[in-house]
Amino acid sequence: MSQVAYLPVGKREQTKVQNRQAILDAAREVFGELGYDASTVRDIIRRTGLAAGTFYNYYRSKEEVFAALADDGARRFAPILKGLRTKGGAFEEFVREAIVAYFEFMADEHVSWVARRPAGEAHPHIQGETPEMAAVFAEVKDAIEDAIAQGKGPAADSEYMAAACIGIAREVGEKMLTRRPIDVAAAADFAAAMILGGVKGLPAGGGA
Amino acid sequence: MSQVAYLPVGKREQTKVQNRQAILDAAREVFGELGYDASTVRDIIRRTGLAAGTFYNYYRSKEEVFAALADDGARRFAPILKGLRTKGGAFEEFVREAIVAYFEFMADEHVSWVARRPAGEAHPHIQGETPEMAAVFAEVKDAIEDAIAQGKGPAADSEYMAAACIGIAREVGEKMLTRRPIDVAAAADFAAAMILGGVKGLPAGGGA
Amino acid sequence: MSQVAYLPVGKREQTKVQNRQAILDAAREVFGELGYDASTVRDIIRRTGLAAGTFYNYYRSKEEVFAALADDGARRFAPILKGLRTKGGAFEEFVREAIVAYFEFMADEHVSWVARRPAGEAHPHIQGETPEMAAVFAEVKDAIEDAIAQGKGPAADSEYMAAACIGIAREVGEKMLTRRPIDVAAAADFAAAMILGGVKGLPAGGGA
Amino acid sequence: MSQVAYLPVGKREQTKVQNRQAILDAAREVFGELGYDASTVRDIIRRTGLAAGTFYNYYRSKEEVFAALADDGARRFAPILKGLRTKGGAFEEFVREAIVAYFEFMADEHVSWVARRPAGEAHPHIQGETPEMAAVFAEVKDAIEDAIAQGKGPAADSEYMAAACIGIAREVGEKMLTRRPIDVAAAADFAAAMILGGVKGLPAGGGA
DNA sequence: CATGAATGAGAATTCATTCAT
DNA sequence: GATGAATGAATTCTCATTCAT
Repeated sequence: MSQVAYLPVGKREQTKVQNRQAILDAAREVFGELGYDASTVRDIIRRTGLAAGTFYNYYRSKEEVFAALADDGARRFAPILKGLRTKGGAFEEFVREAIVAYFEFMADEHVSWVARRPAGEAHPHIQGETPEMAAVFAEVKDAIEDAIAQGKGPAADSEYMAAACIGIAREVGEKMLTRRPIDVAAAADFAAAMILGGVKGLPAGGGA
Repeated sequence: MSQVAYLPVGKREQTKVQNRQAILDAAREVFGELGYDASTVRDIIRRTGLAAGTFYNYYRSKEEVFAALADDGARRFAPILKGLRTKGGAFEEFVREAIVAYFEFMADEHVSWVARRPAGEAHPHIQGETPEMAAVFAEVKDAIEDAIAQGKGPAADSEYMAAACIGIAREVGEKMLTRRPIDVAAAADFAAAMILGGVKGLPAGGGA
Repeated sequence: MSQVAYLPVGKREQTKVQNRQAILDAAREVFGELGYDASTVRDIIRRTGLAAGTFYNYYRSKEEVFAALADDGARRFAPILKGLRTKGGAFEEFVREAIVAYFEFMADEHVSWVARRPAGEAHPHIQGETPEMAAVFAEVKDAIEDAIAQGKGPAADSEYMAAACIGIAREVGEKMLTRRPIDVAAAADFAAAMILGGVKGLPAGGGA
Repeated sequence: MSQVAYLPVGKREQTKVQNRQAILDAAREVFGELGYDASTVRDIIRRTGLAAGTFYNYYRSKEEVFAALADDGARRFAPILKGLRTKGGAFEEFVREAIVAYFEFMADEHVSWVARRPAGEAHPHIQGETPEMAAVFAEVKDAIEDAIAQGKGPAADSEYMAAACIGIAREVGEKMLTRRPIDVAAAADFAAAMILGGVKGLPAGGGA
């Protein structure tokens, strides 16, 4: 009741932050196990230990939680990518580093996500993509499309080029996560080589 | 009473075939608009105009309808791909033709699927992939993985290679469908060039 | 088409009789396995091999089939009991013979009913009482009540006496069926002794 | 705010208890009128006036409600019977008192059950046995079987003897309930006399 | 009459969301 | 702001029954 008003860090605010975080954590787990569509708000709440109604003090729906999770990923990833964008190097470099950044993020996410799960869970049918990954993916996609559109890359159908890069990154990245140990460098090398080789092999001209 | 016995063509059989088809069509639409997960059996039934129970005279679940749809795609596509596999040409040729076949199938499917939809529908959040495409995609994936594993392709990490090919085909294919007119040849040219160039740029050795 | 009109024994009529019987047989089995309440018309039809609609050409409902089955039992049993009733012997004799008759009927029914079932059935949770038994039971009940009411038995509360006899017959009969070999004579001896002893022990007078 | 902590008596707890009871009451009625098998969860809910989903906050199924009802009966009856069992008197006494206890319970149950029902109901096809009675019946059955098996009763086929006692108790008990006024003592006298007389009349020896 | 697909009422159950406490 | 029971619409699925063939 008596509290300096610098920052809201009273017990109330602490619990608020904790609850918000608890919901996010639970949602991440549930989405990971059941997939977004099959997950229900109840699933998330249940794992939280909170009361059903409390959920709605923080988020209005499953969608909103998803967005928050995605935001979180994007927020963490954005600076990294921004550095890359502004560095203004050659296309080769940019692609390689963007992919490394993306793969590293995937690996981190994946590891922490797998690690966080409780041991003796029933049927944790781990699903592929987290909201965070999806968001980061979108960022990378934008970056590549930008780069190509700005002519940093070769003159070909830039939309298709971006699509191809995206496709390679997505599929190789997913495959990478299935291997033990997860070798980000090797996967990134592969993906970058594939992209750069592929781009070189394109006929000049064209473009959307 | 006098009737050639080619096929059962009584009125009963006719409506049966029609109903089965109506369900498949409705399902295709609903899956397309809502996505598989969000679709319900009710949605499908509603669109057919049939009674609720009738659905279950034909399919036991949403899953079964999906499978039927996918089967349909696979059945139509399989012979094409088989021809390619048995022709035994060079890797370049195989890749290009497989992609052409896949893109052509996508275009066909997509056109008929978009065309069939009624004009003034509410909320047609058209989703990307149809069950048919998914099935065909799986076929192509197998084919490419086979080809690479059999050494028809260059000696690199064949799993990653397949993943990369798949990624390119998927993303470029999707992009292709968004353009008017849909230009299969151009998209296939692009994807094939990208793949073949990319493969050439790979460091020899490696492999899963 | 050309047929002497003596008795309807054309093919049509034969099938009619056969179908009717098939339905009864199927119903007996289904009631036996699932119990009357849990049984559905569909279950009966399915076992019959007939078409769904055909059922309704013979019976209007599950209830009606049950009644038919019960009728069947009663019809077979009635003459036996009638003989007993008209023989006009002492109460002791009547009780004993009625019980023997009832137990024999139970044993017969039970045996044929158990025997008729196909070998490798899934989950045949055989239930206790068949419609036939129920009907026969009702007959015996009437007979005993009659006998007591007519003063053939001792002067006590005849309703309670009948109830007690019925109770003994029912429970001991059921128990009898669970033993191997089924020993009708022993069970009937027991039940009769119990009833007659019990009746003798009753205070005279009373009566509903 | 100032409140003794005996029991949770907030308004929430109160309605919870009320609802739980309302469901049990409704179920008792419905089971009574329709019989257990024919009763549906919907029937029960409808009669409570609660929302459909609310039922599932309390019980997971019709079976669970039945069990709760039966438990209730057994819980109330168990101490009575226990006293009898441990008293260790003669067989005669035991039988008589067990039957009295059982009949009293039946009468109580029946009265309260009939009394509770609203006046102008549609189709109240009152069925015979309540879950409570069924449970109590099972208890008595165990007790009698025990007593006989322990040789407290005469040396005859104890299984058949138990069966016969059970039969008498069940049928006479049911009959008792149909009379006005319900005369427990008379019915119990009758049943006990019948049993004890019957037992005396049995040939010694035998036994399952 | 036999057939068997169509019908649609109704049963069980789940779930997002509200709201009194 | 937390709680958690109540709500009732929505979903899946079954079944008795009808009726065109």
